[in-house]
Amino acid sequence: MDIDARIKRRERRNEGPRLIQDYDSLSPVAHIDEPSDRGPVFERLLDHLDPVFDGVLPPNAYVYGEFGSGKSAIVTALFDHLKRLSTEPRSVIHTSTRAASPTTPGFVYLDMRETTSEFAFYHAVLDSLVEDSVPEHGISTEELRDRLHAILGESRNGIVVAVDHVGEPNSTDTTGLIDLFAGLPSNVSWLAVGRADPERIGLTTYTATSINVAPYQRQMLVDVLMTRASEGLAQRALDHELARRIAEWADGNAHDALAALFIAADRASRAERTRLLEEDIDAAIGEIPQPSVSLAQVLSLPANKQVVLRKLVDLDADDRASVSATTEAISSTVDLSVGTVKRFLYEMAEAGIVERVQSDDHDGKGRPPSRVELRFSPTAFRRLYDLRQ
DNA sequence: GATCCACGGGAATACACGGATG
DNA sequence: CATCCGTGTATTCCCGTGGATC
Repeated sequence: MDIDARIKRRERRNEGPRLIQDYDSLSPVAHIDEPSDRGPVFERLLDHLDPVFDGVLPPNAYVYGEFGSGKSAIVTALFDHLKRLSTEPRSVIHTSTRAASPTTPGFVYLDMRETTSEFAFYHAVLDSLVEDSVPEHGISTEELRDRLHAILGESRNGIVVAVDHVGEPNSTDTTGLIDLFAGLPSNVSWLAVGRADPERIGLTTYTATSINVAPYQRQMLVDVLMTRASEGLAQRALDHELARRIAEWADGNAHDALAALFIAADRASRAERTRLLEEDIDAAIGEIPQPSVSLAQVLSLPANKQVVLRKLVDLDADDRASVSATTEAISSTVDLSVGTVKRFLYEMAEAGIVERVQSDDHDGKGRPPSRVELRFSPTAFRRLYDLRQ
C-alpha cells in the first residue's frame, strides 16, 4: 500500500465508523505488494532467475500450482521489483543488497487473460519495452514483430517475459505459447505460469525448470486474511476466530478465502455494522460455488460479456429457467442482438464462467433446454463490477 | 487507406422423442 | 424388439461486415 492510500484511509476514517475503509485492499482480484510468508517460493524463483544478476538470460521455466495458491501474487510482485531494479540508475542499485549489473535484462509481465490474440501479445510486449505508446490500430501484426526484432536486436541483454494464466480457457495453451515466442528473437526467455502439471500439458520439453507453488497452509491463510482486514476494514472488524473459520473452509485457496471476506464485509456493511459476524461469514461461504472460477478471470472478460453477466446476476428464477429465457431477458435490456447474447452465454459456459445444467422440466418436444448457473459469487461480481463503472 | 476484432446472423450439427418400419 | 426417420429444439461453428482507430 502506498503512502497516498494510507493517507486517504486516515482521511476517510475521520468521516465516522465505516466498515469498509479501502476496497482495493479488500478486493479478491487485487494483489498486494508483499505477499506474506512466501519467502521460500521467492527464493526458488530467484534461484532460477539468478543468471540475470550477471547479465545473463535464464532458461525458460514454468511456475505451477493449484487455484488460489498465490502464483500470480508472487510473480507480479517479483516482476514489479525486478522491473524497478533493471530501470533504476546505478547509484541506487549499489545501495541494494543484491547489486544488479548494468546489463540486467528487461522484465515483462503479461496476463494472457488480457492478451487474447497474436496481435495483442506482440503489442503488449512492445508496449512494455518502449516509452511512447504503440498504436492499436492501423498497424499489422507483422510490423509489430519487426519492431520487436529491431529493438531487441539493439540490446544483447534480452528480456524475461512472465506469461501468466497459461492453459486457461480463452487463454494460450502450450503450442500457442511456443508459437508466439517463435515470433520473437532468441534473446527472449519466458516464465510461464499456470495451474496444470507441466508433464500433462507437454511443457517439460521446452523448460529447464518447473517450480511448484504449494497451496497456503491454514495459518498462512489466516495471516493473509487478517492483513487484508487490517488494511481494508475498520479496526478490529474481523475477529481472529472468524478468519480461522474462513481459512478452514477455503482449504488453502486464497482466492476463495479473500472472496469470502469480501462478500462477508459487503453484507455486514449493508447491514450497517462495523464488525463482521459469524452469520456474515456463513452467508459468504454459502454463496461461493465450489469449485468456482476466478473473479479476476470474470472481470477480464470483454466488456460486453461482462455487461451480459451483470444483467444475469440480477435475473429472477423465471428468467433463468432456460438459456432462451435468459437470453430474452438480457437482450431486451442490452444493446446486443439476441443471437449475440445467446452466443455469449454458450461461450461463457464453455469457458467455465457459468455452467449449463439440464433443466428438469421439458415437455417431450425437442432437445431439453438447460439453464446457466453461476460459477462465481454474484455479490462479489456485482460489487466489483459496479465499483469499476 | 490499413488494420484488428467484435458482432451479427445463419448454416451445420447434436440431441431427444415418438412413431413408423422391418 | 431393434432400428430408422421426421420433427422440433438446443448447441456449436463459421465467416463476412463494419466500427474504431491510427
